[in-house]
Amino acid sequence: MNDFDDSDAFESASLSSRAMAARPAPYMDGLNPAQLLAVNTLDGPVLMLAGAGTGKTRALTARIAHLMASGQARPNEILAVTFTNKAAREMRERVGGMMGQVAEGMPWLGTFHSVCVKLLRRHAELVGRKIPVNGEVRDLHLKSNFTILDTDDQLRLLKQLIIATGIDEKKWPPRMLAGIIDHWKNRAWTPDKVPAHEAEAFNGKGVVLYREYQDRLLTLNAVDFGDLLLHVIGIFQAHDDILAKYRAWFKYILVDEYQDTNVAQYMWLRLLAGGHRNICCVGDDDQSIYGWRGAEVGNILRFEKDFEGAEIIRLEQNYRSTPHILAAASAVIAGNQGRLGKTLWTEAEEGEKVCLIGHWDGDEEARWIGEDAESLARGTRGLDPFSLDDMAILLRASHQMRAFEDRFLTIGLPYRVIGGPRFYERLEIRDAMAYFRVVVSPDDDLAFERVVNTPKRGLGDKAQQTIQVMARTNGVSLLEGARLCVLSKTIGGKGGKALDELVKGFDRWRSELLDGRDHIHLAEEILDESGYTTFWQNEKTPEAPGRLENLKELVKALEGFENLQGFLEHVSLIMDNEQSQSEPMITLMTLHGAKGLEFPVVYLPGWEDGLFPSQRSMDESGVKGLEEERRLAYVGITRAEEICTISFAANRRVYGQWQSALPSRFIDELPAEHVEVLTPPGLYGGGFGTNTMAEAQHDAMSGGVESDMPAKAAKADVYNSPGWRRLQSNTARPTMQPSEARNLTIDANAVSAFAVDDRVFHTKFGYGAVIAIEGDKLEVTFDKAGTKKIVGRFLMGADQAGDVPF
DNA sequence: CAAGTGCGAGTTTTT
DNA sequence: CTCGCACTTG
Repeated sequence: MNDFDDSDAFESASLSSRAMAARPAPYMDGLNPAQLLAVNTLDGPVLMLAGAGTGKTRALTARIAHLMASGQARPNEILAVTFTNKAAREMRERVGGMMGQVAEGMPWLGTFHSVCVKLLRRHAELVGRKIPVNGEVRDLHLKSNFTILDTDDQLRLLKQLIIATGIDEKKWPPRMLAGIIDHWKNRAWTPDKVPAHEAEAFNGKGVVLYREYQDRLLTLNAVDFGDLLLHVIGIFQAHDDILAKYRAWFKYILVDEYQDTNVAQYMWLRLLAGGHRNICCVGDDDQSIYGWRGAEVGNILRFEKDFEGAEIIRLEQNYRSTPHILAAASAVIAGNQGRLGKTLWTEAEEGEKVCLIGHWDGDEEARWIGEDAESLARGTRGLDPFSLDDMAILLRASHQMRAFEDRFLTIGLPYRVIGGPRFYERLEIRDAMAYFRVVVSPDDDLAFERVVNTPKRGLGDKAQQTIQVMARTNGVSLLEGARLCVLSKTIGGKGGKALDELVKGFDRWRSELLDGRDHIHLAEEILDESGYTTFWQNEKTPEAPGRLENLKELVKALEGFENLQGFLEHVSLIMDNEQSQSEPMITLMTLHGAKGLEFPVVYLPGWEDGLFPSQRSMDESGVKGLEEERRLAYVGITRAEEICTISFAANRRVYGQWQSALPSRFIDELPAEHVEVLTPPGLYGGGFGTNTMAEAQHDAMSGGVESDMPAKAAKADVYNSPGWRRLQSNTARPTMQPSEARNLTIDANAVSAFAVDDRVFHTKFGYGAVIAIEGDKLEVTFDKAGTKKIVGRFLMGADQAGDVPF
């Protein structure tokens, strides 16, 4: 290790910091007392408990500014880690805004992973193992130009290993193994540290495969995401001198979203902060929603014990939401045990209460939200118009998006989906990148494997196996193996010719790369000459044009980089891309994706037990799972600045089957005085008969409808809960616009309204005619679905149904 | 080797 | 229902 990032700006930085220190610091302007304390408490461990919307980024950036301006640390002596690139970018920008160019040199501000890559590139040689290869034992080490595998490569690699082990890969899919290994790496367990009771995972072969996988990565000079942390921790633990140097170098450590750290990240931080203990962690235990990914809420709950004498600073003044919204969020999160506890307050004006509305089914819910958003955009309800950009629909699961997309497409409401398949994860992008990878690193077997027969070159399994064998017996890369196959005519005919051309192509591109040819033209050349562009041009599927577009964008993205290597490095770490926006659009995304964002108008649909809270979370993690779901609810509500609308549907199509559901238990936890109930009487029973909505639903929805929902116990729970009773007695207010009311599905009085021969409509069975009435049940002959017995409440008049523009 | 059929599974997601 | 995968057939 020679130098750390040298800071050319050091002299001027120190001068200007002295100049700044003399003046009242502008970055302190407008900070509240708690924030000021967080900014001024520079030394020793600090835990900043920052509730949602309490200006934590502001405090964090001011703290960085202060560290530099007061001369406590140079920009390159501050280690600041975040979880996402977006957060890192934002912090960098904001510090820059406060400090001017002085902040430029903050080389150690980044995600855990990007910081680790930097460290690992410096010390890669220290990662090594003696591995038996072809009978001889080789002492292999990671080289500093290692590649970072993406999930795809990882899975293909694991699959090969699983098959080689002779395990049935159907029963034991690579995905599962990847999950297990990931889980272990999250806990900083190397193969020898996996505890015995877990080692037997994956059909007893878990650890064995883990070790093989690690060895294979080493021979490929590659690492996966988990390794970035794992290897750095290993280096720190094995080399006191190196650790000591970094401890001395990073004078101050800042960590954002501390509640999301996993064990490995936690260990990493403890190692680095172990000397001076100048560590400031910012987080909110109530917003810990990544437990399923290895995050340990325990890290934040334990902070005081881990760092004795830690100063705990609570940021509780909320600058984002109205009191009603805040109260609703606080009431919900209060249901969780073992919180560190915070009391959010605000000076904001009261504003609108949180809206709560129930719907007949998911389509109806989407319809209502679409119309409500449109009316808010027009400026009805006596409010100023909101831009669609200011509105978001936050969902528990991405499959919920479909209903909204369908609906918005029909009514022409512009929307944007955040968090779908990302640009760099798309098939065509990965293929193109694989070509680049082979050109940059001819040893990248995984990349070669990916493109050898893409586009189709007549090189199927058999040919590829031949190449594999050739490569292995000669101890060379696949590319070289392929060359040997061509030269020795082991692969002949059409395939051989194609392979010959491919190998020659790679040679040509590589020599151009080494000649320093302009990388943008080189990239275009690679895509054209390899036939990849032509392949998509000839493809007649509807998505082909879009894929070509994406390839063009990929080439365009290269402009921002010096060379292909730099680009590949960037992409392996930064998988996001910001799409430029044109017209105002409403945003659709998952609750997870919404963390850290805020919107004036927020819709929270799908609050049904089983969906949210998710049944699976509760089944798999019990109370812990439920609490994490509750935090998700908290995150959702606190995204809203002015208007927050929660909704649920009585029926939803799940895997093509209709299922009924109960309102989410979280709805019962909402405080009545801060909630406006828009649900019309009738949707959920007009009172407490023995025949609850859910039961009736089961009767009505005949035809093998199975419910996922918790059975009787949960049902009784909900219906006896105070919250539920309150909702029932709280009659709908008549403030709804006629246009909104029209969309409220069923009419409470519908039951008595029908007579024999009436035309009726049912969401599942369609139109039909009433042929008999027995008590509350009607016999209906449907035009398409035959004769069924249906509880009258679940039918609407055919004329009424036709009234709905659909 | 490529196109077609059948089967099973199906949260949340960043790096 | 709908997608992706694996296996079968030309």
